[in-house]
Amino acid sequence: MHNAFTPHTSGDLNYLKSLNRSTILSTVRRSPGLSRADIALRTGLTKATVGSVVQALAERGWLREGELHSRGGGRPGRALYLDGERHYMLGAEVGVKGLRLVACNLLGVVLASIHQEEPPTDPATTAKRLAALLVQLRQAPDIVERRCLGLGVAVPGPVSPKAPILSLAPNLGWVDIDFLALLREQPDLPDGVWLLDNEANAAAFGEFYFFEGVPPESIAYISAGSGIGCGVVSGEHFPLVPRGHQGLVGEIGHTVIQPGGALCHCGNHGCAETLVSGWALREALHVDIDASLSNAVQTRAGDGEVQAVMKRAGEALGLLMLNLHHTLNPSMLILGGSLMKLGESLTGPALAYFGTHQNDLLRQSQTVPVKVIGDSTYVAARGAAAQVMARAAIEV
Amino acid sequence: MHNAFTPHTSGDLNYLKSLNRSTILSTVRRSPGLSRADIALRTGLTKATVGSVVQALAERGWLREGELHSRGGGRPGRALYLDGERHYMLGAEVGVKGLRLVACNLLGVVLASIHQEEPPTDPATTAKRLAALLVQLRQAPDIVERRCLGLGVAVPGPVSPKAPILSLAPNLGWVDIDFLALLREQPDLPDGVWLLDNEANAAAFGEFYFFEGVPPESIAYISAGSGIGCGVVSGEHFPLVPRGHQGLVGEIGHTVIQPGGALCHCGNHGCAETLVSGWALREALHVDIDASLSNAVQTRAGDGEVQAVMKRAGEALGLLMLNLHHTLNPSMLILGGSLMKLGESLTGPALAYFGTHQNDLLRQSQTVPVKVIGDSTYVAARGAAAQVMARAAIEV
DNA sequence: ACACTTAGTTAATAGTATTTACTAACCATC
DNA sequence: GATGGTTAGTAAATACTATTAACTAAGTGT
Repeated sequence: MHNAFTPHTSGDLNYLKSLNRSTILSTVRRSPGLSRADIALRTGLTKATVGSVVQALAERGWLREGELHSRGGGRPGRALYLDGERHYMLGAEVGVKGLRLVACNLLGVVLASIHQEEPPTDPATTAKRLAALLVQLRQAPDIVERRCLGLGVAVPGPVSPKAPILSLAPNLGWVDIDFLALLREQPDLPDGVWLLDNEANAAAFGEFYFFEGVPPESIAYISAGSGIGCGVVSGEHFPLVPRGHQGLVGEIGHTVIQPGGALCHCGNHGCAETLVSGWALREALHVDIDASLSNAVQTRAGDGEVQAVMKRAGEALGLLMLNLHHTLNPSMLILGGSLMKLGESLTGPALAYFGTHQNDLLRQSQTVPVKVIGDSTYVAARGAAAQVMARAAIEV
Repeated sequence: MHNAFTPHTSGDLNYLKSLNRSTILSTVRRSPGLSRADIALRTGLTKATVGSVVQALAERGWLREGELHSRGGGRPGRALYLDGERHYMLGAEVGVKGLRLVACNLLGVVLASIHQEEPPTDPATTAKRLAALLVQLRQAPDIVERRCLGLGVAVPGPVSPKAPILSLAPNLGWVDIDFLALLREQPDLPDGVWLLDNEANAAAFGEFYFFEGVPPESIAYISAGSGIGCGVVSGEHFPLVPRGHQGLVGEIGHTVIQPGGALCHCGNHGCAETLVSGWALREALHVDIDASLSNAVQTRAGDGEVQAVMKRAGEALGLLMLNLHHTLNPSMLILGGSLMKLGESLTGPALAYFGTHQNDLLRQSQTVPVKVIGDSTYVAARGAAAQVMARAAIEV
């Protein structure tokens, strides 16, 4: 199984143990600083169970004790935190424009990263390049003495839910690539969990798993770059990413939102990607394929044509957000991807459209919060690392 | 919890037992006639565990033994089936046009049903009507001596995922109704599990749970009636229905597929419901609100205007199916709801549009199968009953 | 009649979380 | 500064789970 977490269907005692261990771990992840007693209260487990599990997790370097609580009353509890010192996870993104790698700790803090701006060529060569960068990354001083939990790789296309295989990467021209197998042929690579996932799914998972602040119930992460995809995550203790029958969940770039509209490279007319995506904007703005889109937009900011194109693209994005709201209904939307570098000119119309249209159905005053990530360079790579952690946590 | 099945987050030994019991039950449901040894092989449980669980389930009237296998080799196994004789579940649909009730057994066979074509008025009166019909239904000869597992109610609008409350039923003018509470005030009602769910979700659950033939991996059930909604189900042993933050998952009738199109009652322009829904078709064809839509379409079948309207509506439905494919990616689509009575004139263009557009993305030869349910009178009610069974199975 | 094979049950075993009783530690008050 | 009250955490005994290993049951083929 390459999923971050696939619930077992039938259970032995081992499964029960691992379930409770993961539950306790995720409780601390989502609410750092709880005491054993707090955890027992929240999870419904007994103090005794929590105590023994916490002890085991502390010995293995997953949890550490912190300061004493001071709530008055009786004996103060001992705060518990994820231990950020003894492990790390590797995450990599094979992007259309280059490779991105991170190593991060259990708290989601990036300990080291590498960003190489050079488009992938063929799968085998790319695997070789990636392997070399991984070796380099693992030599960073703060990493060498830690234990590696595994490696997650994010790729720009749908991954089969049956096996960790990249079905299609339209912008790379790759079809049915077993990228992890290619990677495994390389020397000096880490042990542990190895996972492959779609870039938007990985990003969504990471943003959900390492969310700072009150954790949302579920999120949809819209990745707007060369193409446009979307990842969905929900689940308190075991965040699940729906993938669907062929791994096409969240391929919203190819939902038709303008019947009879422009021809998409997928063969249909009026796909969302014909309105809001890297290649659609380049075409509409006559920007060269290698030139920086955001530079072009900024230098021609006063240009009426540019403003019109951006408004149209932004509203298409807002419409996608609205349709997502009525289809997957996440409790939070996150916008990421390289297109977010275009800033207000894109997000302005998108948020305006979404804001003015979203609440007509239920007539509730509450709005779905939207978070925009300006620089999402390492978001997918870190998300892949997060998936490794989630998977490793059920084994420990 | 009003969900059919909410996985526990932390587990005691009771939970483990119930998990294995449900797993075994669902294995027999999906593959009737397996032996204990077959089940052990499929689930990974040991023969001893399967044996003891099967014994308990047989004593309680959930499983029954059947014929001996004849596979040659050693001692033949004893076929196991769900026991259709000792229990029943009640399911009811509060529809825009009337009330529908079923009682069915563990195999999904409808033992008795009542269909009352009279639109609901206010919630309290409707609850009273429904309660009376339930009493009547339970007096059917094949039902009185059985044990009732509970009651599921399907309603025409989103249900809050937090509590069993109908948030909004636009076609009834109901807002935030605790229908089960109103029902509970009535006399002579059954004990057991009580559930409330959206009509499309209930229908989807039932079609998945009681699927005849090789069970699909996941399905989306599109309910096209006065409005247009959709339910999604996946999960081998514990079918899950995603509901989302506000219960809006599958509200595809309000996805915008024609920007700047006709005004929808939700306030937006170009929602799918403005193209394909009962009220949109009535309006386009100048059919009276109470008259039969299918009669009108059939009598004017040669009419060019009618054909054009139906083609446009059908293609909008096909487009919705396509967008669903790229958003939720179910392994099977099921079309139901009262609009299916319009037959080929609607489904023809829909299937044609979906068929010619669906495979361009992955370029795989496999197509997503589509099943059309012509008469879906009791589909939602039976689905609500199925949810009761799924819920009761984890308690037994 | 016999060996062979597979199905299913039984009793002993290992492992899980819980229960119950305990110790630890802090606070307020006398 | 000792004492009682309160909450946190641990330890040992207990109840319950699924597994293991050995068994019986019931067919087929020679």
